[in-house]
Amino acid sequence: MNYWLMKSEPGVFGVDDLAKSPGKTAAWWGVRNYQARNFMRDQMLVGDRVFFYHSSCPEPGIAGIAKVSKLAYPDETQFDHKSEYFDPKASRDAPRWFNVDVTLVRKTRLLSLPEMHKHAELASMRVLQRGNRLSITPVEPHEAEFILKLL
DNA sequence: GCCAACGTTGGC
DNA sequence: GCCAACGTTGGC
Repeated sequence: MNYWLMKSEPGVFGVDDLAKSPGKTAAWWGVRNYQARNFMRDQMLVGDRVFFYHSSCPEPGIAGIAKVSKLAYPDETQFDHKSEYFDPKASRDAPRWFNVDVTLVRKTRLLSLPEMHKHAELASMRVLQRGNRLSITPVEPHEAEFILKLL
């Protein structure tokens, strides 16, 4: 089982939105970065644990735990002319963007970004590196276990 | 609103 | 294939 950190803007889709989704499950659509796509398409397995991270908001940090509940499949929004995520270079025969489904395990207290920075055990996490922008990053097992103890 | 970081685009 | 310009992310 792998651990991941996935960023979302709570103003767009936060942990509360996942909690309200049917079956507490939603597609992680809208990823338009190849590295993040490849993690979903090539490495994520059903049962993988996900730290749900709130970004671009007043209090960035981890706000919940989710799990991968469906293997990657084509992101519907790439085919939707009306979507801001529409991609004219993508087709049904040759989809370019993929998403997994995630299911909420539980909401947690907010483990804020400043708090994460205080723990040396988490210092190597990609999300804590200066200039980091990648919206999906792997989390090392020892980091994940440490985070789980804090939540 | 600022700005660092870095991915993408497009001219050559 | 190089690289400058541009756009986006995201913390502060």
